[in-house]
Amino acid sequence: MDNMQKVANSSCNDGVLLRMGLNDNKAGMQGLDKEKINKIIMEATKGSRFYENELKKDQQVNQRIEKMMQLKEKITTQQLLKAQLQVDKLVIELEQSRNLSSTIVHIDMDAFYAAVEMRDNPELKEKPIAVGSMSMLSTSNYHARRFGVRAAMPGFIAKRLCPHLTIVPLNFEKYGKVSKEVREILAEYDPNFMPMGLDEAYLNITEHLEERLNWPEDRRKFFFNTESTTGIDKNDTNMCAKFNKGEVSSSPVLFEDNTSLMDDDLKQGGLSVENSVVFGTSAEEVVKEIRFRIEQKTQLTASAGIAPNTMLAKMCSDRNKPNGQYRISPERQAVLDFLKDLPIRKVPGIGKVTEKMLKALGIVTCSELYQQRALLSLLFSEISWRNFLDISLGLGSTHLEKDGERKSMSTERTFSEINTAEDQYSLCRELCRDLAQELQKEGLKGKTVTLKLKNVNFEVKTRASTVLSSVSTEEEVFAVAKDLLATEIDSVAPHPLRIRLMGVRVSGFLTEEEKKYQQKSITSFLKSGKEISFLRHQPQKSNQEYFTKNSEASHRQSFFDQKRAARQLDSENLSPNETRGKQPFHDRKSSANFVEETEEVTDLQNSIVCKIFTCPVCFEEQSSNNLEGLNRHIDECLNGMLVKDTVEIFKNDSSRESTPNFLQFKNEYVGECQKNKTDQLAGLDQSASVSDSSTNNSTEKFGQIMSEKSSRERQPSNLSDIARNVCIEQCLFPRRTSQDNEDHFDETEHTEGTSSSCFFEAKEDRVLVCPVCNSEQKTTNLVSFNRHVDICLNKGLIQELTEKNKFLTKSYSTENSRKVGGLSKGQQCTNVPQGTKRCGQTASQSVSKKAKSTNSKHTIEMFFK
DNA sequence: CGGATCGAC
DNA sequence: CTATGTCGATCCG
Repeated sequence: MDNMQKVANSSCNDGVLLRMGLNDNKAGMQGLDKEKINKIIMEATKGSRFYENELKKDQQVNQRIEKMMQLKEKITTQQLLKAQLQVDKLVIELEQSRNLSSTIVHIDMDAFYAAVEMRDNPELKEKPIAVGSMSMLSTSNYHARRFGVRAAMPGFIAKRLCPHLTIVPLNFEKYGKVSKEVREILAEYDPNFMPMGLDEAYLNITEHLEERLNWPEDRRKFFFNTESTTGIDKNDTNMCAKFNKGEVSSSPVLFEDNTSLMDDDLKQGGLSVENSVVFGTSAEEVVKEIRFRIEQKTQLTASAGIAPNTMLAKMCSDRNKPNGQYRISPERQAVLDFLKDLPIRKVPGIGKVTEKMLKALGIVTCSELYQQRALLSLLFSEISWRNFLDISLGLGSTHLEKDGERKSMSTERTFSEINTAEDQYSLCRELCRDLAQELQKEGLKGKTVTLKLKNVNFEVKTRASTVLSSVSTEEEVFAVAKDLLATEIDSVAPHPLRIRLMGVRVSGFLTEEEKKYQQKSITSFLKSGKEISFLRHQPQKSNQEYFTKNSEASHRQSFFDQKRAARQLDSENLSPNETRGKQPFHDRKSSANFVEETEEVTDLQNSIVCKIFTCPVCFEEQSSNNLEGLNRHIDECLNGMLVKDTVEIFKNDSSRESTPNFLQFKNEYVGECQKNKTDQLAGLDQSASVSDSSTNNSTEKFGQIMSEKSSRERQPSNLSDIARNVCIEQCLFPRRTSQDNEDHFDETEHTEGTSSSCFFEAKEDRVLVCPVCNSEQKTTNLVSFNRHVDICLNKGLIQELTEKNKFLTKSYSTENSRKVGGLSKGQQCTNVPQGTKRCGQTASQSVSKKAKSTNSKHTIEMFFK
């Protein structure tokens, strides 16, 4: 809001409490002076758990400062000189890169929530009010501020400061509406303006200024809102003149000293003709115009800052609030003058703690920040001291980059003490439910779940867990969160966990980049697999029929669009590591367009009728003009040898990538089967697979896998599926090193797949061999077989899986890092496999946990591993 | 990566 | 009685 929370105790050395008071009391007639305010706050606070915790936090900051001071003592003049040289070298660079050509505006609505409430309820005008609740205030009007009532202050304390204070409950819907009205105006000056919350925004009006030069006057002319019921008297013929003198404001009386710039602004700027105002073409005039229009439209006032970059603009808007504006002219000296005596606390990004630390070094103003640049470079991290340097030079972003994708989503709740595990779990579930709902609204899935707890002593703890596949539903999130909660409950047992807040957060979403890849790969595999998936949805008809039907359907765009859309929804959980590793194979595939794909289908039909096929299992040519015959052969191949063989391969070749791939696939697959338990009974599975018999083309095969996977998402699965996938896995990942993965990206390597095709038919009863323990499992039921495999996996091979995972991920990381010049020795790659590096936990624990909770339908993603 | 902390609204 | 909720960034281990 408007810096109300910035109640720095700049004059106090150690005041935990004074921080909560204010230091700019204007000592109005009805107000309280600083001393009184602090005394009242102290009385209300002392001895509370909250206060004790504040003391503790303060101690911690003091310790940090002490540590820093010790570090400082050890610095030699030699080191300092060297640092000075280095930093100054950078200063020269920075100075050269200084860009004063942009005009950035920061708009800040004055006491926004309070102002809205006053506008809508005239009774509140003239009264001290605050918006919020007895436990927390969001903002207060300027009347209330004189009593020390501020944002981020609990209402009950505010009441003691100002017994007449009216506390209005929050009404975000209303604020949102008003905010939208304001934004409509702002968009006219910069369509790409950047809102920061409901009451603030940055604008880049550089372009607008240029265009505006050529604007005729009537385009810069605005009328007073004569319909306004408040503020402006529509019968006042002198209204315009008054406005220009700053005597009229349509906004409710917010402030006593509602003065300054608007007077001068409009006197000098707006040329009044009857009931209209004409604004000039300068930046200041533009901003006056914006503020005028905001006021006319919403009856609310705004403050504004104009400067060459966002940081300065923000500080400018603070300068003459409320209802004022300030501009730093685009000259280096003007910038430095502005900063000279500016307290660092006014700088966005410098908060309570940083202020205190810098103060310990004798730094209070920005110019002091500059003077101590060498010392700072030795005491703070590179990021920090460079930021300090930017600040002290008045450098900041000169353009408004729209904020990227969200990185996390969370929900938390404060309540009166809850100390029974039962209540805590149900609360946790409730939070997960709410969060899941929000996640699904935005179609997000994340891999990291964080539980936040605040105990009754206000101590905050967070516990996070990263799982291999993304989660988004209530059950998925809760599955992770409840374990975290259980650990915390156990950790204090036999005492109850006494908490006053619980929160759940999900993070680790796919990045924009990864999403794009994902989109492409999904689209591509859908294209390559669409025939098949179509077939699978009509299992009761003959294959020939399906082909015919399919080729017709190929031309019905909408059908596939629908399918594709549905599938993309189902497949949004591709994990980044996997996508990154395998994507390149897809890129090539995705280059095929729709028409080409359709032609392929036609070829396919022809070939089925009159060509000789090579069985993808035994690699022998099969002359059969009859699909069923071919399928029978292949099925026999699969059942006869392949299952067992591949099991052997996997078992003996456990150091290859194929092993974990397979294992992971198994895990996922088991979950899938369990999910589709009911569908299992369906019996026959009319599945199809296109196989390339002549080349070992990974791309083609990968596409096939994907289509298989895709199909499985909806269809009952059976042994053929497993066997086939085992087979294809083997083709996909044979003898492939990570080096290969990196180098297979170029387009030329790709050769189109042939049109061979084969169909598999499922059979019912059979003996299955567990690929893990290699023992025969007599079962007619795939689900129980899978359960066995799952248990085996969890028991025995977790470690192996983890190791392999590490290896694979590493190769992706190096692939990535190569583009940016590689990782330096100490640097950890950011793509460390999740679950392999848990604090205190063994890797096997975390993976096993994951494996067990894998009821996920995220089958696709496993193939990327 | 996981946890704590800072800072902003 | 009664001290928020949500998000991104950074630092440290």
